Order: sequence, then C-alpha cells, then structure tokens
Amino acid sequence: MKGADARQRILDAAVVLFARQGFDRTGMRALAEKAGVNLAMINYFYGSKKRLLTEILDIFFAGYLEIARDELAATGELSARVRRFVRRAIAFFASHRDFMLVAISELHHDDPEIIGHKAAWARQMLEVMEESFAPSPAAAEEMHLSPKLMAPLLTSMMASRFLFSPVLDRVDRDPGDMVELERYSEIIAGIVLHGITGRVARGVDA
Amino acid sequence: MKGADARQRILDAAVVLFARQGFDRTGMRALAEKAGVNLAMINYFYGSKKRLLTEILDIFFAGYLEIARDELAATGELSARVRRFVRRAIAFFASHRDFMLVAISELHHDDPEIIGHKAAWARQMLEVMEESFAPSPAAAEEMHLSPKLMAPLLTSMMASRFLFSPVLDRVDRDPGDMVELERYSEIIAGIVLHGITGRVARGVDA
DNA sequence: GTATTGATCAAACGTTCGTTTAGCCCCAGG
DNA sequence: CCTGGGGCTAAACGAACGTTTGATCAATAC
Repeated sequence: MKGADARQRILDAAVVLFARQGFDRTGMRALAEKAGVNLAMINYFYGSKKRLLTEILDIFFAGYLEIARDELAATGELSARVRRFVRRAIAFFASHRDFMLVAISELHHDDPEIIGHKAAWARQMLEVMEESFAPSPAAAEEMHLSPKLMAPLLTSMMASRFLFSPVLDRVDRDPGDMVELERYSEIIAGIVLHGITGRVARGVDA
Repeated sequence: MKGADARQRILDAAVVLFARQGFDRTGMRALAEKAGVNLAMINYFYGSKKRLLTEILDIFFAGYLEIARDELAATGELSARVRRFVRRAIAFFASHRDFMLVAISELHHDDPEIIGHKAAWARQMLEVMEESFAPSPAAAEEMHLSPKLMAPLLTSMMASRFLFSPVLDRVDRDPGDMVELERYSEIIAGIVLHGITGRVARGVDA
C-alpha cells in the first residue's frame, strides 16, 4: 500500500506551505511538487483543497483539546492546573507549530464551512474552560473570567511567541534574547496567574 | 477633485474585505465593485494590490505605536502606565477592528516585502517596550520580560477577543455573555498586572 | 481655442487557479 | 489466463486572477 505514504507526504507538505504562505497563496501544483506526488493525487486522497485544510485543523484542535481536558479540567488547585496546562500546551504548540499557525492564523475567512468546523471545536473547548474556572473562588466570577474570554486569552498568550516570530526574527535588534521554551512556559504561566507585577512566579507557589 | 473620494472608498472597502475574507481571497474585481469604482482605478491610485495592503498596515501600526509611546513609555508607575495603555489600545483595536485584523492576521506570508515592512514597525515597538520595562524593579529582569516577549504578548492578549470572535460568535452557547469593551479593558489590564489569581484589580490599586 | 492634465472607463493581456477526465500500470482473486 | 480495481499519471477544463493598455471625458492653463 504505497498510497498511505503519498497521503501522509501531502499532509506534511500542506501544513508547512499553509503555515508559511497561507492557505490561499499555496497552489495545488506547488503543493504536489513539494510532496513529490502528482497533482491529481491531492484530490484523489482528500477530495478537495478545503478538505485537506479541515484535516489539518482537526489534528491541531484534537490535540489541544485533549491537553485542556487532561490538565485544565482535572482536580486540584487552579494554579497547579494552569501551570501544567500551559506547559503542555506550549510544548504542543512548539511540536505542532505549523498546525497551530494554520489553525489560528486562518481565522478570517467568511467560509461558513470552515467557520462551522472551528466552532464545533471551540464549543468543546468552552465547555472545558467553564468546567475549569467555574468552581473557582468568587474572584473569578467577580472578574468576569467567562469561558468566552479565557479560552481565546489563554490561547493567544501561549501562541504569541510563535505568531509573531516570522516578523520578530527579521528585526534582529538583539539576537539571542529569545528565551527557551521551558522558561517561556514558566513565564507565561506566571503572568497568567500573578501578572507582571505579581511575586516572581518561578517554581512552586502556594 | 473627485479622485480623493474614490481613493478613500477603495481603502475603506479593502480593509473590510481583507479582514473578512483575507487578502488573497479578495479579488480586485470584487473590491472595485464594493468601492463603486472601476477596476483599473485601484492600481491607478495604489499601483498594486500589495501597495494597498501596506497602506492599511501603516495606518494601523502608526496608530498603535503612537498609543504605546504616549502611555506605555511615559513617566509614572508601571501599573498606571499599563492600565492606560491597555485601555487606549483596546479602544483603538475596536475602532480600527478591521485594520487590526488585517495587520495581525496576515502574518504568515513569506513575502519579504511585507515582512520587512512589518519588521520596521516592530522595531520601533520593541524600542518602546524596552524603554517601558527597562527601569522596572528587578523582578522584570528576573522574569525575563524582554521586549521581544512583552510586545507580542500584550498585543495578543488585547487582540484575543477580536481575533476569535468570528468563530466564537457562531458557537452561541450563552449569547450575551460577551463583556462590554470598557470592562474588557479593565479585565485585561488586571490580568496583565496581577494575573487571574491576583487580587481583584478593578479600579485603583497601589 | 487649443494644449495639458488627471480621472475614468471597457477591454484585453497572459498566467495561474482548483478540479476533472480518460487512460495506463500492476497486482490480487477468480 | 484474465479481470477488476486501486494507485497513479498527463492533459485539459473553464474560471478567476492581477495588471496593462488605449481611449474618452472634464476641467484647467496658456
């Protein structure tokens, strides 16, 4: 069954090209060439270009949602759950960088099919968020930390480094000032929990 | 001088279509029709489709940078500066919503001309950030709040509501749970400063 | 009155797009 | 042996793309 190879190579090439050039800028011919397959094989395996995109979206959202379920909606202190969630999610963003860029950079399209597809995933994520923040101290309710606010906020915060890096890498004011992933996770978790003026949130906290 | 009208109408239509459909999905003919001008007028005024995009980018980045300079890099307590910056920036994002969506949603393109254009703006923003966080207490240095981390982070946090709203609006689990802009600004500023577990950061603080 | 200039237009340029078709190759099942 | 069908291909489809051209029109300058 040689077909499985080709099918996978198409998806690998697609996620790279979609992330770097955008979905619309990426032509089927360039995609076929990078994947090393014939042009017609793409629609043979995936039916259409759009279906190929939704498959990429599903891979990312399924992985992201699973992490949220595992860590954020578990039992235990809110701060510990947030810390573990942020660490795993950022590691996942890094290992699936191009999947993530496609998933949250290709947001603007009016296409009701794509938007509906994403909304189905978002609905599940909102449930996790609600479950995770609902039994929190009254402060959360008081601050209006609704799921519809927290889900985009947490995602944006963790993704910010990857979202802007194509531009920031070309600035090069001070190369080498990019913190490594492990510490990046701690910083983001610290800010989520205590903000930038809060006590230094490295390591364990109360 | 009827031309100024047409030129402005083209830009108005472009920013709406680019934000809703994306730059690549928006054709010159659809753009011309929405603007109520002849197809050839777009390149007559702007030279090319890409030049029209850079003009939109400049409008957004110039406004955003000015706010950062005014509020963030001013004198005074860090928390007060952050609070005022967040408030003004979010108001600017809301009033220039489509400009912002184009500016930060159209990030993936490999096009060196566009990336270089954005990098020039990012360089200035990083200078403001450095200036704003450099004379902070040692905690900032300790937490590695480098400009290259803070600039994308703050921007992403404030933009998260607008970035994901096309999808979230279609979820409709609990319509009406979207907080209004004024309170949204306070919440974001509170999280930036004190996190979600910090003391409730509404109103004045020490 | 005539030349100049900038705004506007319809039409066409060549290219690239996503998709489809018709057929080849090769191997398992009868 | 042959017969199907899945993997695979070259070629073509019509449509849409961004851009350019040459002409027309109105108003200004000489």
